[in-house]
Amino acid sequence: MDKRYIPDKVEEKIYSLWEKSGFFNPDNLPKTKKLTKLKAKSFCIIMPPPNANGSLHIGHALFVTLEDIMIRFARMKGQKTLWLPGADHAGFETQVVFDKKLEKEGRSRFKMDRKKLWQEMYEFTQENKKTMENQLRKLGASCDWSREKFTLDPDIIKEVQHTFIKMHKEGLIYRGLRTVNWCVKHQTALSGLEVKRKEEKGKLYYMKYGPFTLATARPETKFGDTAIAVHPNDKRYKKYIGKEVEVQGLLGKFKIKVIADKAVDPEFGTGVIKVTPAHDPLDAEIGTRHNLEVKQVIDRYGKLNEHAGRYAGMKVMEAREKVVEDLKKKGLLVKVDENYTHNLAVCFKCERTLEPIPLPQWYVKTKPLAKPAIETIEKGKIKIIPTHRKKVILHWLKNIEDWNISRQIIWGIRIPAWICEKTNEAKSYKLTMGFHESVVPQIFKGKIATWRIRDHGFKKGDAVAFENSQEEKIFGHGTITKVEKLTVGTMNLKDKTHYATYKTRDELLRAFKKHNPDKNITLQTPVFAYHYTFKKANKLMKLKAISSSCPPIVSIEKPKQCPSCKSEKLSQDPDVFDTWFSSGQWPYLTLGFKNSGKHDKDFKDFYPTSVMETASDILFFWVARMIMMGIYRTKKLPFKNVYLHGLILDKDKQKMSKSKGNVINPLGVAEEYGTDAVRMALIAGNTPGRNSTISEDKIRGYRNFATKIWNITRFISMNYEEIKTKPVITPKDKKNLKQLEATKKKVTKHLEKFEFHRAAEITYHYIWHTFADKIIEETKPRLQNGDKKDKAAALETLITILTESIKMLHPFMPYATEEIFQHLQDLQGKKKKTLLIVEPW
RNA sequence: GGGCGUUUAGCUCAGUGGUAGAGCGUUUCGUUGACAUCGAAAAGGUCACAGGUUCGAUCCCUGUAACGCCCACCA
Repeated sequence: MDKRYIPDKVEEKIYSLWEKSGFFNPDNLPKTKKLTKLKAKSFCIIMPPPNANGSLHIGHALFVTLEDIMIRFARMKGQKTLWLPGADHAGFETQVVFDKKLEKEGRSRFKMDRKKLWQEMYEFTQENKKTMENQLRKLGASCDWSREKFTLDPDIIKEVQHTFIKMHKEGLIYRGLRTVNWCVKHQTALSGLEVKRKEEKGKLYYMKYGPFTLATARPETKFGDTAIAVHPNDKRYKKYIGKEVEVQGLLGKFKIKVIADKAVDPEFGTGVIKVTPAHDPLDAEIGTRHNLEVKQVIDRYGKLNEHAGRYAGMKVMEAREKVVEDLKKKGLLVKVDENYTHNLAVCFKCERTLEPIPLPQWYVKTKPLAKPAIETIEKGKIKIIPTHRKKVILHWLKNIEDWNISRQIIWGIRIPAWICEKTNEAKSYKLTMGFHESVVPQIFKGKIATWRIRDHGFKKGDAVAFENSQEEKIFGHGTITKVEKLTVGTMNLKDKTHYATYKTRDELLRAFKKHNPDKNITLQTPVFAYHYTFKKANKLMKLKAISSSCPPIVSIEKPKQCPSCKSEKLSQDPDVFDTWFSSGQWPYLTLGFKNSGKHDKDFKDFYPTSVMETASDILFFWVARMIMMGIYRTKKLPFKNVYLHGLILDKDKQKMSKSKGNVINPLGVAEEYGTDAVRMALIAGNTPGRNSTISEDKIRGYRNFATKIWNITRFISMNYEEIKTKPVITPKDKKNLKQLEATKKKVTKHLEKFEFHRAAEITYHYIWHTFADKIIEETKPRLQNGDKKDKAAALETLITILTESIKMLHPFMPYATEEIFQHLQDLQGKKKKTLLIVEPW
């Protein structure tokens, strides 16, 4: 034996020994008699799948260690034990990582072909996944690789989509046009959980607004105001409630309604707010309550649109400055509060200000899903460790809001919904051209141009909808092919495009006058001739109906036609699911739950799973959703226990981050000090759910411990000889063995109660300060001077204690203990086994 | 604005209704025939503060303070 324990020589060899044994796979585990006595016959942990967009960090090392301890403990006890590994495609997170990569290469996803981008990202994640798997192996993870899952495996995708369809059928999914949290950089909407708050010093502008003065932080959104709101009990403004007031704005005078809403705080500002339902979450709510018009003035690139008049095209901040400047010029700006701090909603990834804009998105109605989850947690059917988190999760569930699951990225599971293209066409007709009903038949007959006194602003190539002005129905659509500017006097009456209507110029003049009574029409009046192509609509549609569009069709397969308008032109919704919509279903999907009802055997054997061990910061993102969706789909809880671990901080209690340069790479330190040492350093002194610190000093300390048990073994080996005589066990031996039993009991108790730090510390302390420092020291004289029988007794006691000690320690320090166990078996000439399934425990 | 957590040795943190614990660090001594990545020992704490319950409180209760975290629509 070497003088020291050298992890490098051992780890790879041992891991492959375990893998070859096949015992990571529960199907290969021996059926023990003990099993029948156990309360729970099986034990299962679904690994929180690491994101396949990088390599493992110290947090991963912590969860691997915690879960591996539980798994090894259960397996040694004789339970049918499964630890199912996986990887997460991590939708938006990976998209952000990949966007950065593209940026470095001078590329952008917005200029790439969807399929090609997807393929590249797929390869990127597969590469990362491979690296991560090897890293998990290095950390000693005794998981069943044969059952490994990826969130983009075809069967997973299918089942995720089935869940969406089922929820849709049952009214739990709806498509809503709402003000969403939009990230201008990433060009996607985010859910409420992905919104970060950042305190910012801004300005609060007080401006004249009709008879009021009101305060706003966003004057540039004023073009989207569709009401003024005050508190219903505010005496100052009571007389205005329900009335329309005239306001002098930057783009002229306009009239606006005053409403009363309790959301308005009379104490803040002047107690009056302008309501911009399109661009503020609170205003959107008020808008819904009062059925206000939603007027979008900011587009998805963060620029003002045509509703902003001369400010159109400006970016938000630019427009704000300009608007304030103009308000000042017009004397509409009362004052500016420069010391105004507020919590700005920013993108949790890029920290840029989020732009609330109205967009149609898919939502999950969460209240009906949360209800049974709340009941279950309240009844204590799920044990949450640490317990105080129970309150936190309950509070969140009780105040849950509907969940936007649409993401405008390509990396993820495509939403199985189809959009009627005809709808799209109609929608893209921002332009409509009205025709008197008497003219409509001529168009059907082939009339290919129209004369207009008014400049409609159409340009060549514009798509237009053709509307019957009297019926207000769209009867067709087409494209502008030519625009001519003429005058009434220069119009060619013989032009066949117009022949059927007017025979003389007088008749023409009269007709123009009739249709435009307020205008003074002469022969010199300009006339616009719009030439177009025409296609008849399949069905007459109200313009309103068109703009509200055919409802999307929810289906995995592409439907033959749109059930609303029978159009066969359908395209798939380009959006993908929020990653958590799929990972929220992870426990039952990985175990082979099937929509068809023909679940895999694993589902019967291992669901509900035993423990969900994960980071406490994804309690809402993941744990709460797994509980809701698990109950919804399987009618059972996805797991019986939730164990939440905290963050790993550096020795100065700082969060580890690449920019601070204080990151401890778990694989790096494992390389240097051995995996076992890193594992112990992560576990000892780490109470459930609390942040803990790690330093190289600490790891070094446990490396020393590995050396210690190694040298205990070496000492015993050096003194070993085959025991031939019947040993005479002394009372001291008996006492020592009793103490060992007591220690084992304590350790077991702590492991069962998820108190891993206690179990680890007790084991550590027993081995070093009781076994090595006391028992071995006391035994030394007996080994050297004692008679044969006494020596045999001493030796046997030592071997027993060592064997039991390494069993106890195995879940924590699997490599060194296994290596020692193998060595001990060699020494005693025993048949080789592995500690993985050694009994009893 | 709500909620939660923490406060124990120089540092990092355990822990318990009955005289305070570990690791690291410090000091002294020992050991080179298991291990110097070692052993033996020592110093070091009004258990944040103020009340209360109790025979007894670091622990249970109430309040205060500091620090940290989470949630929340104050324009």
